[in-house]
Amino acid sequence: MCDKVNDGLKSADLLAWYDDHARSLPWRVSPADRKAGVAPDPYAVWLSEIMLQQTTVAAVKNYFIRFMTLWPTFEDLANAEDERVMGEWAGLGYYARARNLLKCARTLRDQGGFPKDRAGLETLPGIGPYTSAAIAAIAFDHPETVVDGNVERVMARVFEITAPLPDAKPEMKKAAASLTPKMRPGDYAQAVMDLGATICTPKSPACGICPWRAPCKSRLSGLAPTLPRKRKKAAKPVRYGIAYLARRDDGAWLLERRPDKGLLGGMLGWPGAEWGELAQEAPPILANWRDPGAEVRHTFTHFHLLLSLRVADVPMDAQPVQGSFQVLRKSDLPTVMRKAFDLVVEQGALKQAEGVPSEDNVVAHQ
DNA sequence: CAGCCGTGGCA
DNA sequence: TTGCCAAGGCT
Repeated sequence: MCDKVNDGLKSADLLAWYDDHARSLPWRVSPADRKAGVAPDPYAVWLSEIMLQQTTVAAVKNYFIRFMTLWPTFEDLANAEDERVMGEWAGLGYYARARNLLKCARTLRDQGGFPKDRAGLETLPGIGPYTSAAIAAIAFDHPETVVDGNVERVMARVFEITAPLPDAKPEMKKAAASLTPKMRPGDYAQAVMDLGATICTPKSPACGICPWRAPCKSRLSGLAPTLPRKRKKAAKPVRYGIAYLARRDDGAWLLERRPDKGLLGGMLGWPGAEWGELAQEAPPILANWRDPGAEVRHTFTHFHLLLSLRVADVPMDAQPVQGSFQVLRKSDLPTVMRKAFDLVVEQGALKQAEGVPSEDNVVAHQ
């Protein structure tokens, strides 16, 4: 048997479970198809893995399908315009991923395709230890050990690793490596993650139907739902800011392209001063600014934002100090900026004496 | 290397 | 309402 045995934990048991319970996902080759010789598309594997970084399957699905439709190959993506790709990524978050995605696609174009091993993959922008192992395993069926949040949780439980993260990372990685099989490593990598996502879930693990219930140490001890342990995170501070929404008489909006580095890097946004402990007035154009009253509440990774709004209708000859006028596609905006737009429309804070314009007049939907 | 970097769903 | 969490990487 090629199967590794480790305290009764057998990859074959997990693979057997995966054969019957694998989730059907747009980027996945089913275990049956894989056995029939169907090879995954490395481009689809790579794109999905980048999108799935710190992001749920539910959130990714439609973005993945949209990207594959617009840009079916990495060459197509490499030849796309930056603004177009950033706009399609809008709403998915962690925008550095989109910038690195483009950078990586253009490197692939210049190099003529994907490196065929993990080390080569990890040299590419946006591809780190997890993603390089995932692509090598899933796309090329290399016996690399994939370690993500799911795997850490499963390992912490089956081996009852009680040391807190991130201290326990090396131990969990070692545990994961001890289980990685030489047969079907691609299916195995996806099987552990499916187990973590559907059975060995963070809050109420369904231990009763787990293929590894018998050898799982923390199921016996009852500690499973409490693992893995994690160090406490710092409380999020509150930052304040003001967003300025100016609508020109021809329907164009005053927007700015944010710098590549930092928060919402490379994305479109409403002009204004940087957010901080105090909200700073910084009108981007001379106008009769009005306060619609409502505020945007939004939480980022490491702070809460309270965003006040200013709205103005401006004439065609107005000259902005910051940003430029352009036709707005709401779908190009990151979520916090969409919230500001939605509030302004809801408040009816714009001219149009007879009420709010219908969205179709101001927004070109995708 | 610890801080930075989005968003939505859920208890 | 609040905090936690999701197929992490970069600096």
